[in-house]
Amino acid sequence: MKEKIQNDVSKYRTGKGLTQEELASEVEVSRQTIIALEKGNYTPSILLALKIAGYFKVPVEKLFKISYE
Amino acid sequence: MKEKIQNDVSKYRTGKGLTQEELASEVEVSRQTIIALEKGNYTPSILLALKIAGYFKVPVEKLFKISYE
DNA sequence: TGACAATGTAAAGTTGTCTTTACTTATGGA
DNA sequence: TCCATAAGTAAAGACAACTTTACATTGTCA
Repeated sequence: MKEKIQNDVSKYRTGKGLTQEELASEVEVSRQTIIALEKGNYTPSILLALKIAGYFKVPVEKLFKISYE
Repeated sequence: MKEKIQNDVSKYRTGKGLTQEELASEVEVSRQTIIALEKGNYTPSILLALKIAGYFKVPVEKLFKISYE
């Protein structure tokens, strides 16, 4: 019953042919943040989530999901 | 060009006739978190945003918006 | 082979999310 | 008037988001 956030950022990023560094600079965070994010190592802020979803033009809910494990 | 998060949680909460405490317990955070959130004092995590949006059955984008100021 | 681009790992530091506790204030009903 | 409920303020602390720097790994191409 511990919730975590699962995301498909990596899928959308590679689908657009972007590097992690390019995406990082597009949404104004460090490359480390993108790496850790794609690895599912942490729960981003809604600000970052909205920026990334906005960049890929998909609803936040499509990129980020609550996973119960 | 500094981004902040603006939200309509208070509007949706009162629209449903809920108290801050009830909403807090629904989404499993403290009452303080709801108070601070409604006052726009901070940027919540995507986990909390998804929980609140899910509870009100609205898209995250409708509840939380990036505001430039 | 050597160099470069992309990704990953590690670690330490800063900031800020969220908690807990406790006190204050306003409103309304018995 | 008194009590209960709802909302607000304050402050200290835990821990997690995000930064910066630096080095390692892999694949590709001249």
